[in-house]
Amino acid sequence: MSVDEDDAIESLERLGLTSYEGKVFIALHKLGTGTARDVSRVTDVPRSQVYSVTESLEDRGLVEVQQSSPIQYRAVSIDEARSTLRERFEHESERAFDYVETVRDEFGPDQEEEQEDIWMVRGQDRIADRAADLIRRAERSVLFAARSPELVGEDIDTALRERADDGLAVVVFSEDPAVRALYDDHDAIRAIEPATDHRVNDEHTGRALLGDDDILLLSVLGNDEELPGINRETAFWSARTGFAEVLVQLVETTISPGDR
Amino acid sequence: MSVDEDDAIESLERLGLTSYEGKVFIALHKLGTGTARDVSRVTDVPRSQVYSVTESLEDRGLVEVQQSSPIQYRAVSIDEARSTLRERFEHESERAFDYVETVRDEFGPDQEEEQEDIWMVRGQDRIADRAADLIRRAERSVLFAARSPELVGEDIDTALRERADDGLAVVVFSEDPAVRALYDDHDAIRAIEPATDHRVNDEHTGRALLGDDDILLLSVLGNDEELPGINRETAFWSARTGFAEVLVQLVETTISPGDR
DNA sequence: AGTTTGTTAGTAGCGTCATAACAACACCAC
DNA sequence: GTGGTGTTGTTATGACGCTACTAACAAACT
Repeated sequence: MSVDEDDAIESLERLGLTSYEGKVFIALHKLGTGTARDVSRVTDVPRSQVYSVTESLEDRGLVEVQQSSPIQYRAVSIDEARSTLRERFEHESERAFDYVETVRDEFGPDQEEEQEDIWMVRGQDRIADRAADLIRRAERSVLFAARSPELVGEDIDTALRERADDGLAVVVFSEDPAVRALYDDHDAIRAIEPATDHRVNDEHTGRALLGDDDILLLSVLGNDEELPGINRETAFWSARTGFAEVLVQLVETTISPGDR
Repeated sequence: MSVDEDDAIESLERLGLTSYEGKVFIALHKLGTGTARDVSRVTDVPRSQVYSVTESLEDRGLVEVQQSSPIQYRAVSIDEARSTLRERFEHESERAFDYVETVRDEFGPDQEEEQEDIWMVRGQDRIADRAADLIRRAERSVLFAARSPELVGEDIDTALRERADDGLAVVVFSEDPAVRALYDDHDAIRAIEPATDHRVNDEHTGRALLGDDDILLLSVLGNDEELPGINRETAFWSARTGFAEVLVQLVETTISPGDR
């Protein structure tokens, strides 16, 4: 069994199947149709277990059965399987989150109520999501700094362009000409190189976001040497708080966006 | 804990969370932000377990942490949570099904190769999906019979209309005027009432589908009396096989679509 | 007669649930 | 500043349920 097959089985497990169910499903796609014995021959699933495993897959609409002697099984098409699992996923999502919305509305604090808090976020994708969200919440101005184009990403890029189109003052700040070049085509986004005497000599700095005068996110990159190729990024953020106001002022004096 | 909350927790479990994780996630939406103690007070999750449970939720991007004393937690927004879980779902789907496509192409039988087989399908939705798929595979004619509008459904309805628009001969056959009325607005779909002497006096008959002269699906409804309100439907189908040819001829002589 | 099929039973291992213990810390009254 | 009390965060442990895996066997098939 190849590494790819192990990965596929692991993914099917995360989609709600057991290991045996995943193996049987894949085997039936290899076979087209097959008996329990056929399936156990191309997997390490014991023949005696194939019967109940395929019944379970049939219950979930992933396998069809021919009551012949011996019983023949076939997996539904890949598109049908994707669709079936997606429908189940959407159904469970709706059931769960509709309820969560209900309790949030009933018990949760007011939407406008923002606490004097600083929050941690970990992981590059989540930080990008949070940054894009904060960019969208800004009302007057956005300043975004990143040390490389990878740290801009599509979500942030889209959010910056939308806010610029909405009339906000948007500035992108980077030492890297490739980052600045991303915005050559956009009249309303200023892409600025920091003055040399204002650079923070810290290779772990990731991204910085300032919105209005009281929205802020700052991230740092993990130590690449511990896990080469894995740059665990951690950020903190705060919005509409006294902390954010103070920190925005502090950061602004440090990175000083191109007033020269 | 209400039945709704139990359902929501069960759904979150099906989305990959443990029971404790679901309870904590919901609790944090009730609270807005909270400590381990706050969470254990509004759930039955023991306080000592909240720390590792929230760490696990944070790893999955569903909770954010404020390293204060005591530690404060907040759940990400409902939209973020939906999105995060959906992205994970799509990622796992892609990883699994890309591999399945690979092995199907490499090992699976030729697409054109159809075996002399009859297959079982259970459940109303799956039968509807299969019927719609078979309708789409027909090339010259489609005949569809159902005893009530509920047994037509949106997927089948759409498929019938598309095939009629594609130029196939499409006939809908039903004793129920409400079913026939569905197609009053469509010039190319003939909706016909069976002759009285040709009716099958069988209250368990569900749906019948004939495509060309070698595609067939027949379903029966379960016994409503055993589980009131639950009409477990079972169908068999066959396509491009000798079985299908024979069965199509047999059914056609039985239901005889209005040649008189 | 030998092999295969389908069903059932049983055990081991693992992950989750739930309880318990405890050192360290925070808070408060004096 | 100190002592008492409560809280916090961590760690350990056992019970339980589910899945993986093996084994046995009657019936059916070849």
